[in-house]
Amino acid sequence: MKKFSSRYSISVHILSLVALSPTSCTSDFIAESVNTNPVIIRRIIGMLKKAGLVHVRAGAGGTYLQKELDEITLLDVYRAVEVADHEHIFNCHDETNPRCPVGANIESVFRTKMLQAQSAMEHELDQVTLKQLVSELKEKTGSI
Amino acid sequence: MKKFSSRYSISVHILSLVALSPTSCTSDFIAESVNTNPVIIRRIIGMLKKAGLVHVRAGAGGTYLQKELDEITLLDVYRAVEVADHEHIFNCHDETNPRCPVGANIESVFRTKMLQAQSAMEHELDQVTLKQLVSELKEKTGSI
DNA sequence: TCTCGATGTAATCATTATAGTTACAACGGA
DNA sequence: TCCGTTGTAACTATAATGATTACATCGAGA
Repeated sequence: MKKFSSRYSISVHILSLVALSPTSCTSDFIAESVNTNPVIIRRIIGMLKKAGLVHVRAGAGGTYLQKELDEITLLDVYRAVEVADHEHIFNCHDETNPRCPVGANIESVFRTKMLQAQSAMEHELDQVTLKQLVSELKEKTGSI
Repeated sequence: MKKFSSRYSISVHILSLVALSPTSCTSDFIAESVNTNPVIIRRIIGMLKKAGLVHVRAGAGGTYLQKELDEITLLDVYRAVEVADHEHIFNCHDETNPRCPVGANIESVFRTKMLQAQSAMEHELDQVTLKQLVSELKEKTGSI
C-alpha cells in the first residue's frame, strides 16, 4: 500500500522544532534538521498556517505557534496535512453492477465498517497532545 | 492523501460473491459484478489464494472459500491485499539531522504514537467476520 | 486425445501523489 | 534602500494504481 506521506511526520517535526527552538525558525533552519529542501518545509508550513496551527512573519521570516502546545493534538496535525474531516481513507470501488445483489449493496456495508476502523485510529491521534510528545522528546535528549 | 487502494473493497466483494453465489465464480463472472477487467480480479484472487483464504480450480475455473465464513475477519483480508503484519502505514521521514535534538529523536517518538493508532484501527477490523458482513448484505437485499 | 474455456502472468499505458529542485516576485525589518 | 525570507509556479523523477492486450498452461468433458 501507499502509506501516508511523510508530510505528517515532517509536520510534527516542524512543530516540535518551533516549540523548542529558542532561535527564530526559518525554513532553511528547519530544512537542515529535517534534511530536505526548504521549499518542502515552506509548503507544509503553508498547510499548517491554513489550519491555524502556526503563523509566519512574512518578510522578516520565522514560524511561531498559534496555539498552546497542549491545545494541539496529533489529530489536528493529521487533519491539517493528511486527511480532512469526513474524508475516507479507505477507498471503495463504485459503479458496481446494480443488478447483482452483492454489487448493489457492498459499498454501503463496506463503508460503514471502514468508517468505524478509521474513527478508532483518529480517536487515538486525538489523545496525544504536542505537549506530551515534546515532553517525550525532551526526556530522550536529556533536555535541550 | 493517497487512500488505501480499492483492492481491499474489491476483495471483500469477491469473497462475498464466492460465499453467496450458488453458481461457479469465474473471474469473468466476478468482474461483471465488480464492473472491472477480469485480470484485475485474477490478480486479487491470486493474493487471496496466497493468504490461504480461497482456492481456485485451475483449468476448470472457479474460486472457492478455503475457510469458513466466520473464520475470516476483515483484518485477514486487509493483511492479504493491503498491509502485511508489522508493516507501518504511517511513513516517517528518516535521515534527519542527528546533531539536532529534535531530528535525532523524532522518529522513535513519532513511530510509537503511530503504531498505537494503527493498532487501534486494525483491532476494529479484526472484530468483523465475513459472516457478519455477508449477513448484513443479505438483510439489505432481502435474501438472495 | 482433442477441444475449449479458464487461469496465471507478463507487458504496456494512463493517471495520480509524492518529493525534490530551480527560479523569482513580493514582503518587511534593519 | 538593501537583503534575507516567504510564497508559489514550473518542472522533473519516481512509484502505486488501475485498465488492457496477449498468450502459455491447465484440465474437465466430448
